[in-house]
Amino acid sequence: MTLHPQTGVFGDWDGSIIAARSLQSELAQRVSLRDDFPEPQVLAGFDVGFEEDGAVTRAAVVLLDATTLQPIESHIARVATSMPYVPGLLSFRELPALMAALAMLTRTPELVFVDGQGIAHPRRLGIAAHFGVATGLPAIGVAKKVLAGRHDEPGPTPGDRAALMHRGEQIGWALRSKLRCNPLIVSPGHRISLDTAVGWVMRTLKGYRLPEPTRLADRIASRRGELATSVAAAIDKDSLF
DNA sequence: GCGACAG
DNA sequence: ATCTTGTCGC
Repeated sequence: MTLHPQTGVFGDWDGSIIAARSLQSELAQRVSLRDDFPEPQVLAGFDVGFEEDGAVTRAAVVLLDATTLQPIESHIARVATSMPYVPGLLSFRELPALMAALAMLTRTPELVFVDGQGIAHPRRLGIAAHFGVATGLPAIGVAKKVLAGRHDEPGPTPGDRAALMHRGEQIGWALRSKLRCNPLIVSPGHRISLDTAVGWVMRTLKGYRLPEPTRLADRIASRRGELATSVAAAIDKDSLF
């Protein structure tokens, strides 16, 4: 079994869930929950999907203006899938594609949103936290379901939230982002605090359940990439959004 | 032991 | 995640 030292991703996984879990615990120690990033100029949203019956992992990334939330550019990366889906080990399966998508950007975002958990994970290393540690970028995890922990039902009004608790500590927030919609599970990925993370999700909502970074990445990802990819798609973005 | 289990 | 139309409720 080989391991990529910088990202903590297995080059070829030997199927050892035990080894993967202990590696997560080690990487989790590098996660910072301190707010230490400048006022963002550009944000990025990432989403992962699969093609060819799971043989190909597809990552979509959208770069957007932090003030207007308008998309600037988008890309889709495809890599061969190297691991099966195992609850709790999601990042090892999806990280390679996320890294490939990040490499396609023409500029680096100051804050990234990833579809999935940040520290709201059994060992505090959901995909947003793993991605944050692997890239060093400030990251927020926005998931549609709970993986670890429990929470009370948040109030019905957008903005209402309830703490997500696990083993005596708060690991995230169940946030009502839209009326009559199930709450989002928001947790810090890296270099951001619990409160600042929800604050950014609130600040990037545009009337939909998902915040713009994640919502736009979801959109181009579900188009199966027929239209999008590379800079050409970014220039032609009016036909996409 | 039983149930839960991001995407 | 993915296969997929209509349909119920705001």
